[in-house]
Amino acid sequence: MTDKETNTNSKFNVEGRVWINSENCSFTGQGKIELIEKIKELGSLRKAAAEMKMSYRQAWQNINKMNNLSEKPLVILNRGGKNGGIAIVTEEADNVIVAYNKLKTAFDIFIKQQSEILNL
Amino acid sequence: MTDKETNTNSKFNVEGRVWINSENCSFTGQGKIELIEKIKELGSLRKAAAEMKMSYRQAWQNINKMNNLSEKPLVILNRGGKNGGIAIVTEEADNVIVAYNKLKTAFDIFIKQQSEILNL
DNA sequence: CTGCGTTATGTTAATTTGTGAATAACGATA
DNA sequence: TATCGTTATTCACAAATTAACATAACGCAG
Repeated sequence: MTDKETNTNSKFNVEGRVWINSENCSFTGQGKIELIEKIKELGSLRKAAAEMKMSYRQAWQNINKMNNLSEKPLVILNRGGKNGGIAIVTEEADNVIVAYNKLKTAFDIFIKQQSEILNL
Repeated sequence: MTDKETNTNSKFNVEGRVWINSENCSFTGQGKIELIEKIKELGSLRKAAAEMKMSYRQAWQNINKMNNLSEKPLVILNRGGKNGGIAIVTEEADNVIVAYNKLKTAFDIFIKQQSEILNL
């Protein structure tokens, strides 16, 4: 491991983003995955949005978009009822979360490697 | 190579972007690299911007930003003179282009691989 | 049937971002 | 000195994205 091969003290570093597309339309990204995870944790779209400091409207649009792009819905939103309503995360969403997290893990490693070999 | 391992006919695919940062400030990305390459080809910032259908203002700002973030300027802009002015791409810029293109090549491969193993 | 908290949706305001026009500065050349 | 095409910079406007607010719809509980 020589200075010729690595570059950990450079002022430059590599960054990037990854996401999953469905027919040229953004399906998931970091934010949407986190949103679903929060919904699963809290059982409420409104509470999840609040905790992420995201507007309820935007959160709803994100979920709605994903539900429409996927054959099976990822989050089932029911209004009215016992506590005013409930948001249920489906098994399909779990699959998406697993797939995205695998991608994200591999990507983080990729970025780290590329940042180290960056020759600037 | 079975259907369990690959996923080339899925309606989903992986996409992403990478760039090089300098102290939390975007240094280069695809667009800026292309801009520098065009300048090198045409010897003119204005012509390069026009060819990329980018406003001259934006192009100038991009180059100016990169020049300031780098110790040595990437593009030297001289006004006046024989043909009204000239834009010179430095050796430093060549190094940046090489570094970025290496990164981009590796990233394209990464994305292709991840798209193939995507399990959705 | 009333109250409650959530989902659903529209409207408007605010902020950011990009565009285009206009013009000054510049320096070799003729 | 006048010309030329480029770089440099400002200003006003447009477009697009985002934020904020308001309010209707819903269905269970009491």
